Amino acid sequence: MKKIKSVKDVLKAMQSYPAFFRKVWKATMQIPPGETRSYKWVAENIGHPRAARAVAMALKKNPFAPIVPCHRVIRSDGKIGGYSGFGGIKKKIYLLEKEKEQKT
DNA sequence: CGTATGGCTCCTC
DNA sequence: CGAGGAGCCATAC
Repeated sequence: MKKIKSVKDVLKAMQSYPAFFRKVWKATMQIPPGETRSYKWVAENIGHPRAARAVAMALKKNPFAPIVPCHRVIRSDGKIGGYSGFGGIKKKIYLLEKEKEQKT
């Protein structure tokens, strides 16, 4: 297992992943603070408006948690979707909600 | 190459 | 408006 120390490590790790993944992560990183985007949003941004599920795959494999705010990416329903983690995502969502209210 | 999996989205009832 | 079923896409084995 490799521990991510900085964005540079992320970029290096990206080299071991398909181009599609990198596009997904890049699009996800483009999401501004306090804002949320749907998988479809990312899918369209990378040029695959129908690959929302594939996008989810990339985010799931995403070893760059704080670099690629997968928690900032939600479903069209406005919900997280499922997240396979223990619940740490909830904390992230909480902070996200706070940011949203702050920037009002 | 074919099958299985997944943090989805859309359409129809 | 709410619930359910089918479809689409890419990765990993």
